[in-house]
Amino acid sequence: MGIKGLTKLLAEHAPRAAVQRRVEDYRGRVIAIDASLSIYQFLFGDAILPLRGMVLLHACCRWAIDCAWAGWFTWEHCACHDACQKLEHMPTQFSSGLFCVGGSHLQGMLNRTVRLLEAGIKPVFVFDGEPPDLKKKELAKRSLKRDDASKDLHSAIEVGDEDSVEKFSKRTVKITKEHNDGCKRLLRLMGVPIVEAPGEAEAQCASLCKNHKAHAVASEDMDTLTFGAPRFLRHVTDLSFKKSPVTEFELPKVLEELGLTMGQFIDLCILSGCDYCENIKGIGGQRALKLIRQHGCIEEVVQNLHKRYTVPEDWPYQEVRTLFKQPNVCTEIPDFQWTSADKEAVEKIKAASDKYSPAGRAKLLTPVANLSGSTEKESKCVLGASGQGLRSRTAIQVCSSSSSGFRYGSSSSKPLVLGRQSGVHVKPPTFSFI
DNA sequence: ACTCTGCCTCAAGACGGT
DNA sequence: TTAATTGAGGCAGAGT
DNA sequence: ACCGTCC
Repeated sequence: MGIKGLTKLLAEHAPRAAVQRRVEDYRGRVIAIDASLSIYQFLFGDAILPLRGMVLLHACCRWAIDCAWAGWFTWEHCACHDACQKLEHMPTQFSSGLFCVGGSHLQGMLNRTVRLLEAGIKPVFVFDGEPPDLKKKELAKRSLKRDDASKDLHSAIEVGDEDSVEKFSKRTVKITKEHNDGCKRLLRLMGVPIVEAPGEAEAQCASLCKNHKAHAVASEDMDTLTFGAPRFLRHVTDLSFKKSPVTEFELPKVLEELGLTMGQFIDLCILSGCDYCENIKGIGGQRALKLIRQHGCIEEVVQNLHKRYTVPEDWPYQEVRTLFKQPNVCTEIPDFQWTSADKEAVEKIKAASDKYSPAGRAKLLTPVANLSGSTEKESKCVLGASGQGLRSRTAIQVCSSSSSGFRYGSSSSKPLVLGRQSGVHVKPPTFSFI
């Protein structure tokens, strides 16, 4: 849940800390992105849907076939696989008039990454490691909630209530190892560096930014700031012109406007309510800010707390504080490299697409490397064999590191600079349905 | 009256048409 | 040894 | 701004 109500609190009490910017302002910048969060977002495209005409059914099948063909996806990896098993005719059409859609995490990741690269941004995707113990309690609770939704889903399927099926199936979505591995493989093929965080991806992103490995962190999750990311971007995903521009938060400005030190800001976040521990009933963002401003730290706040409020028993706020101040992150990060997309993979994808759409796909996955500031480098992408994802849970692994797999040689294609060059508007290529 | 918290529900892509 | 979201907006009800 | 399609 990030930090409860922090968006609102900042909007009210630190309005000048947020600046609206255009996407072009980040041309050539390294931006760290929480991959798990992105995948989650995309996965909501996976669902069990009422059959609404053969066209859509066709499209979904084709997408899945393409992915399967590239070795990235099987029906077992569909987000709603559990529910699908209750239905008879996997994978396409079901007797009840429902069908299952899968693979949107790959579609989404490809699409978004390409658009980031087109905008001249150098993305680094950061994957979650093991969550801290303090968070596990909270996660268990959420798991229960999802079980409830799962029950509702099954009963909706039996009854045949199609609208409910669609609704509930979206609520039972969860990320699996296969989703993560598929995305990692895709990113490697695209020549985009990835980082496996030892702990929370948000914390690792913040660390990259602090250590000048990244210019900013792009996320929707406000606790990126609590982890100390100096520069934090929201709405980076909405790259189209019409939608809301990028909102940039600078941590020093936030602190200045709130009139707090970083330590006090962390205490404010803990009091407001975070993922790692309970908060004091009756205290939300507004009161928390007043109290911290008045007393300076949680210890003093608790000392002078009105009788009406009760502090939770065994309240581990000090541990949480440490978690935010010294999170489990890796600081030994090699320099990132953005390389050309894997030539052979691009050919495969093209070929798969051409089967269905001979024209108009030629530009697909134009080599994406060599944005400003980076020199031409050999492609070191590794296409791992199925099931041979990154092993280590604690070590950071970046881009070219890998276990065994098919290693492709250097890409001979000249890297292209993408995006609008010299003011000429280039129509972006079509990337949907690879 | 006004403010604030707490609990609920929902939606979550992208693009091109009107 | 497997999975682990989130924020926003509406509304009720308690507190000031 | 909403709605339908993923050609």
